[in-house]
Amino acid sequence: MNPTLEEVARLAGVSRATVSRVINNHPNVRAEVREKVWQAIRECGYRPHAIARSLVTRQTQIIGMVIPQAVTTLFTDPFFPLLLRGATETCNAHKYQLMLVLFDDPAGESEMYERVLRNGYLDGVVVSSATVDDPLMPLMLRDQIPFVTVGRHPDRHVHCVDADNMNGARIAVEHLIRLGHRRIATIAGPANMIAGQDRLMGYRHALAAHQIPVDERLIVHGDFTEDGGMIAMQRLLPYEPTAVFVASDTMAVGALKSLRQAGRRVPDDIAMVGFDDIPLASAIEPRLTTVRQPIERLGAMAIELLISLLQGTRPAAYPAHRIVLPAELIVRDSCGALR
Amino acid sequence: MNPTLEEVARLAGVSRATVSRVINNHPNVRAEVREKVWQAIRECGYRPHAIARSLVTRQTQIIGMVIPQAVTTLFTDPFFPLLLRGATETCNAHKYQLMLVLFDDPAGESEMYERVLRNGYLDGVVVSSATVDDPLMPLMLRDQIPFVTVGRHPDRHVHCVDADNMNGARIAVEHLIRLGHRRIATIAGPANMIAGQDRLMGYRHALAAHQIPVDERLIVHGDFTEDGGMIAMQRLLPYEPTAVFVASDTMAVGALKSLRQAGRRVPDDIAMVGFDDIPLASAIEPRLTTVRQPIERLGAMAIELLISLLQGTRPAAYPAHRIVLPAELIVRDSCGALR
DNA sequence: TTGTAAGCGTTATCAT
DNA sequence: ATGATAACGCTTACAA
Repeated sequence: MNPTLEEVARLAGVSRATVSRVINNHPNVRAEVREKVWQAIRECGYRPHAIARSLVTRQTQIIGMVIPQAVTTLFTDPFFPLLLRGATETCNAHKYQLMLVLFDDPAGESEMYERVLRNGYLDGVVVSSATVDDPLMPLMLRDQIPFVTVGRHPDRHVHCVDADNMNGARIAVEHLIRLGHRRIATIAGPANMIAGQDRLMGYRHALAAHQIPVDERLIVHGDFTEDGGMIAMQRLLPYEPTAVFVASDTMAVGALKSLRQAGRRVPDDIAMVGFDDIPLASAIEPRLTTVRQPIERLGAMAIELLISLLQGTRPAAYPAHRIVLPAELIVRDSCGALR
Repeated sequence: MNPTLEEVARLAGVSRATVSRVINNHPNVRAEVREKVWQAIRECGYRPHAIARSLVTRQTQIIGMVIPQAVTTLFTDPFFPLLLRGATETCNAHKYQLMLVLFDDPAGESEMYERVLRNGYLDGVVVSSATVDDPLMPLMLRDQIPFVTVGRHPDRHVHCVDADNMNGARIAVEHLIRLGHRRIATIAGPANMIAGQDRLMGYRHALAAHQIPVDERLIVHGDFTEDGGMIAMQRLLPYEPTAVFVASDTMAVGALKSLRQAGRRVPDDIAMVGFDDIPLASAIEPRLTTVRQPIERLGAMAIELLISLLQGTRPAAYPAHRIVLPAELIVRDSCGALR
């Protein structure tokens, strides 16, 4: 059995309350007594019991990292690990802990919600990669669970941090325009994911800004997987684009395969720009020009925002806080700019 | 304020104890009363407060996933996310939660240990990718924190699950031998990582089994990074191996670059086999023959073992439990077998 | 089968 | 500045 406050108190010849004050750095303790107590603490190897403490303070210093669709795709690209790294580093800095909440099974989501998110163990929650229609957000709003989403959310009550997907996409497409392309296709993301919508909007904005009419046949939706990219590219080929903006590198890899099968060379016959800058992007042939989002910083900012909300540092504003971090174009071989 | 047992009791017209019994499925409650209580629970939306419960049961249903050196390398290859997926899935199945404990800073390790691992929040711990000399293990043994390591550990008190690194490496090297190679070099892992040691041992065993004398100049240590692989390969080239077994795919990618610079073709001039089967392995040119370890199952098994230890399902054996999962050779282009 | 009451290890509100 | 003492919400003997 671990020693308790009571035992430290006995050892130091003071009351439990005094020991508690020493532990929590309350000012009203005589220096002499304080030292005596610390001595006793060291002597018996006392450690405060976080559970007992939490029961009375109603705080656990634990933040949940919720990832609703813990699907395969998430685990092959580096989004997830990088986000986690940014998040944990920030947690460490603030002496918070991170609890991982992955929903493998959408059916079990409500059970999980009740059991994990509403059980008092979490001070707050960061939700990542949720779809627009994810049922989690309304529930958390209803139950007043403090949370921040990674990836913006349409509900104006929802605090969020996000990469500037729209401008990232716009920059990518404008890069292609600047290289002389006019028939620019896009393989967009799923329509129910905001990131997909935003990148598509960036594509449209870029064309509009340069008075290039949008040919809807040049817009095909993929599902952010490699296979999805392959299929989408095949559907695009008949319309003979000279360039294509692919809304994720993983899909771009698939698209590249389709093009190779069709005997089209990249970037000579068709130029390509991806999105995400996964490690593969710089390893494949041709090296992929792409848009990099500051994933690690997104994780860090989400935690930072949540903690400031929890501690009341930041007012719980309405409309909610929305932090947008810039995305950056990484020029490599697939766009043809380096020739 | 969330409703408590007391309120449910009042609503149902029974005592707090009876409500508790209903919640915990104790048999000795009249069916009629049980129904009445459930009704009250639904009515007021009661949820048990996990913290309060933990304070008395001394169990939190939380498992810590500790990764001591959360270095960059860990976040680029898929080991970490796959391990996490296996672990969380198993946790979900057993209604446990996973808390992520990443040590970015080795100096803060002891503070972290005291604050996080010894504060009562964790029922047990899974430690992954620790080095042989990691100070964590002795501490946890001393404090009797139940734990399982991913990757075997020399201390016979330590429960662990591991891929069969030695046999995986042996199979890889024997594959090269079978293809006719005799001058087989190896780029080994760091000497303080057991996985590195084991893979090197597998290399030696394979040569020994085929009466091929070991040329120590053909053994070079890398640090599991791409740059490390590049440098190691450069040092190996003067000794003119006809094949090389690289103890990690990431290093293999680096080695491949060195070979390309030196004008050697793979597999024609020199055959190569890697280890890990990262996604890049099948995407680069030439596609890498490699050894795949069942990472996701390792994560799952670690949790499974830990939980069985926690629940006393499995006796806390001495020597400790050691689970070894087989590794598998994935034959692609870099070894030359498919020509 | 059900209720009463004593904790679990803290923090926090009072007195002193 | 320090010490009793009452919560916090739950489980669990022990009694009835």
